[in-house]
Amino acid sequence: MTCTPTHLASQIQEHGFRLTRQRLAILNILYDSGGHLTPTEVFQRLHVLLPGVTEPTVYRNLDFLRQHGFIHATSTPSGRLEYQIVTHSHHHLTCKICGATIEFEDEHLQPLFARLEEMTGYHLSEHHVTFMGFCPQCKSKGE
Amino acid sequence: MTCTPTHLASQIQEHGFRLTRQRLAILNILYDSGGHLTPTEVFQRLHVLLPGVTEPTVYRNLDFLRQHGFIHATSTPSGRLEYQIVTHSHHHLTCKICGATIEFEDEHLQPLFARLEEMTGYHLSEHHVTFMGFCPQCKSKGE
DNA sequence: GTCCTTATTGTAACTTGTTGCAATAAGAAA
DNA sequence: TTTCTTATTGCAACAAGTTACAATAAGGAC
Repeated sequence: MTCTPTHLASQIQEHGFRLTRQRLAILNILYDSGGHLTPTEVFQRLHVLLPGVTEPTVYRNLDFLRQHGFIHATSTPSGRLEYQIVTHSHHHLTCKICGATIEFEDEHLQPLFARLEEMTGYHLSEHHVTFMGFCPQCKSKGE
Repeated sequence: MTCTPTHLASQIQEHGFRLTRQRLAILNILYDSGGHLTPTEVFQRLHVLLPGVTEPTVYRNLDFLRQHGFIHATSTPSGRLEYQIVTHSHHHLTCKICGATIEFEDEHLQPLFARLEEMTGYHLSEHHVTFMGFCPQCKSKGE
């Protein structure tokens, strides 16, 4: 999957969607951040670039970009969504006691995907995955 | 994991937490529904049983019960959370075109859990998993 | 039963996210 | 370029979810 805003912009147009200033700015913001952003964070940065832009536009575009696979959404432990440019995807595992979070690559889920596709006949295109537990340090203390 | 409201109520007290009317009513509502409920749905039903109850109490209790493992939360494709009594857990795989949803048992994720625990040293206690893709019928049509 | 501690609740104000609809502007066609 | 179509936007009102803090009530001690 390609990941520069320019390339994504071309793809959006090739798919017959319109490339608006708002949409392009959101792609640039996500790309420049280099990580996860909440809709509110995107809105705050977008508001600097394009002062007239409103929240619904941010939410609608994030959802649009996600639905069509141009960006990824990951769900936080509290159930909120964070968005990022699709580069190489990763997931989080958070300690419920000390909050220590480690990341693991998407590719570790590949065997699971293959198995699910085989079982169900579906072709998988999106997934939201969050894990929580106890890190080695806190594990001994129990809950 | 046990799953009747009465048993869960005992567990809550054994852990040193207080068993309030609100908390017990929420457990009963989730149990009676037999499936997933959104916080709003819980609130609407709770409002009938205990007219004075407010939204923050619902959200706080659902989060409390989830954090301590008395109930499960599953994240919907749109990023919202739905709650259910812990019986045997399952997950969803939804077609992005026709919306057809199939369920698969939690146990299919067990090999993944084992692997993650081995890799990371963490003990896993919670996970939120949602998959989307294209069902066999829609798959041929492409996206 | 009464008293005490404090976890839990309700209230009010707030933030975040959504929806309907008219106005706008992107992209195609002439 | 100008015109046309309609996807996308901004606006306004609303729905969902959160937070701070004082009031309440659960559960233990007596």
